[in-house]
Amino acid sequence: MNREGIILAAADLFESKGYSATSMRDLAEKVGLMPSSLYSHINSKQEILKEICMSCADLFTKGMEEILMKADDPELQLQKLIMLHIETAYDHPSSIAVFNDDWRHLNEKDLVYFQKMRTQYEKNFKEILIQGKKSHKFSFQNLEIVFVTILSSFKWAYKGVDKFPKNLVIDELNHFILNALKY
Amino acid sequence: MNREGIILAAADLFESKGYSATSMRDLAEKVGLMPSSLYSHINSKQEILKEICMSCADLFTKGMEEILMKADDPELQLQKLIMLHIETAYDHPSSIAVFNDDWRHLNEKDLVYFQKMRTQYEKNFKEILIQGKKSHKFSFQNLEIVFVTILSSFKWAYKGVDKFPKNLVIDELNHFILNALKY
DNA sequence: CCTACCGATCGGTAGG
DNA sequence: CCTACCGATCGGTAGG
Repeated sequence: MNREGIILAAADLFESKGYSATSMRDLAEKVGLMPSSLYSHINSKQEILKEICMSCADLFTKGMEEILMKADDPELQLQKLIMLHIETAYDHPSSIAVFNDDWRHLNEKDLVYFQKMRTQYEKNFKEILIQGKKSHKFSFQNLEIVFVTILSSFKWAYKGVDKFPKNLVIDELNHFILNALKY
Repeated sequence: MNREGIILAAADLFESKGYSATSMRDLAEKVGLMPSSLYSHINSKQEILKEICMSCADLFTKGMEEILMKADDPELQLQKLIMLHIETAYDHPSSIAVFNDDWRHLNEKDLVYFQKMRTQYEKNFKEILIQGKKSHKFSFQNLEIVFVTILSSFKWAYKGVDKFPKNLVIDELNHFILNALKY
């Protein structure tokens, strides 16, 4: 058993029981070690949570950077954002579940950094919506409401892994959201 | 301090720290009692969670029944569902937060009942989408995906209480979702 | 509603 | 990676 396997097993447990309700003894049992042996691989329960949340935050941050690098129009950029969210959820469903629901259990220092990354991501996302409105590609009244609605509508995606083909979800969401923003 | 006040205080704490990370000592401090005194009003921590989750489930179930009683067309029914979700979130934001995120910590028996209610609610919701598609009011490919996307898009609403006027949210969501389903 | 207390479980350490 | 163990905290009870 290695560090990577322990963190993946932890993400599985955190997804199904939540961070706080998962004990290090649960995790030890799942990976076939004595509880104390976990600490040869990781320093604390907190550290596992941090690693899961930060690796997801990185994926979104890097995905956003790639999207912003090309000078596409806002419609194509939004399509790429939808793809980013669905593909990330399908590639790492348990980690995304933890990233969605358990980030608030990060310790104070990590929480500040996490929220800084998220704020930057959201700023970039909203800017795309603003550009789409300016160029009359998107229509909406309140930017903040439309933004949180779109983000919220992605959050179930990790649950779809065993139910819906990835491309079907991407197609349906592309149709749904681009239509929602149409004039 | 009465039972009702204790449950509302618990909902507040569960919203901000989660059910598992909230201790009965946290709750006692918040309502100004010794921890053991809570048990004059409630029987267990589980019971509080059950009361919060079930009262929300009731609100949605009863709201759905009222909507189905009138023979409106699917478009108006969907508008009323949007209103039901936003108004319920605005009337009981903490309870809805717990209902959204902590229902999985219900004990086994309550969980079965809870999921039965939810399944029935979802069946009714999906039937409205199906009728809308049949009568060519709504357009979509995959019912399940569009359904979970719409439901998911409501889940942030309780966070909007101190940010957006209720009617603004309802209007924006009506526009967004009805547009998303247009031909 | 309080004082006093219980057994169970928690995250984590010492030492090999 | 294990055995043995720690202090802290958990939900909850007894008795008044």
